[in-house]
Amino acid sequence: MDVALKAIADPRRREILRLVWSKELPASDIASHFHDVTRSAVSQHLGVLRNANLVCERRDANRRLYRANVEEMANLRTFLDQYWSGRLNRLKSAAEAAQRDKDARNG
Amino acid sequence: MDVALKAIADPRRREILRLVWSKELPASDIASHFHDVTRSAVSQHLGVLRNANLVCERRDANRRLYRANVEEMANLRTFLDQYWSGRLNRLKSAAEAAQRDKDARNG
DNA sequence: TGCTTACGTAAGGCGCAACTTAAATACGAA
DNA sequence: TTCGTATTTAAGTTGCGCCTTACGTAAGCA
Repeated sequence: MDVALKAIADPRRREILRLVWSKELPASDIASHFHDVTRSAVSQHLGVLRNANLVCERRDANRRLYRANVEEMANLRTFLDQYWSGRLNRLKSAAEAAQRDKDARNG
Repeated sequence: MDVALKAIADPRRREILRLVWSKELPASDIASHFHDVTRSAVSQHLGVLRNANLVCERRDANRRLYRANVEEMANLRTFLDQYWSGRLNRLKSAAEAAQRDKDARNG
């Protein structure tokens, strides 16, 4: 999950995700959308997104077609929703507060 | 918004946010929660979070009390929800597709 | 005034992440 | 096979982020 968060922390990668959100695109089309960076750089960004499971890759002859993995994006959203304010978090906070109190008494 | 995303991309800062989510804490308490890093490092993380408007700071004599800015966190969540699948995005995508088609015809 | 506590800030080290160019790989076509 | 296209991968540079140590600042107290 950390990998996914670091992936979307980069504006270039967010733009790529937006490009392939609703339609499949070959790497060349994605790359040609950025005029200030080489194809190689875009390819490496795609590698990061692929590694974070945020995009799917499909081969078509010469080309590689990319598409956003909407399901994984949804997982990321629910994680963000629940990390801070979910039930698990409240339990964990209480446990850690107790641990800190204990440490403070014994330290 | 980019600042906020980069801020929560770091696991240490996410942990800090979780610590001050439901209760106000002085910087020293936050720092003492991390045993593998100095107070200075934690202070710098707090600076990043403050700069991203993800935490509020309140002074009490000697100390500085921190608390998560839940409202800004909610803004971040809605941004994440709408960035990829919102109406603005659909319009922007259509415009860019048209531009690419135009470029393809003229190039 | 001095001392202590609780912080932030400055300066520098170090690793990683993003980029470039150049080379390698994969595929289709001649 | 040879060539051209599409793309990744390798190698190297550079800048930025996280860290530490050292110093500065603000507040309370003797």
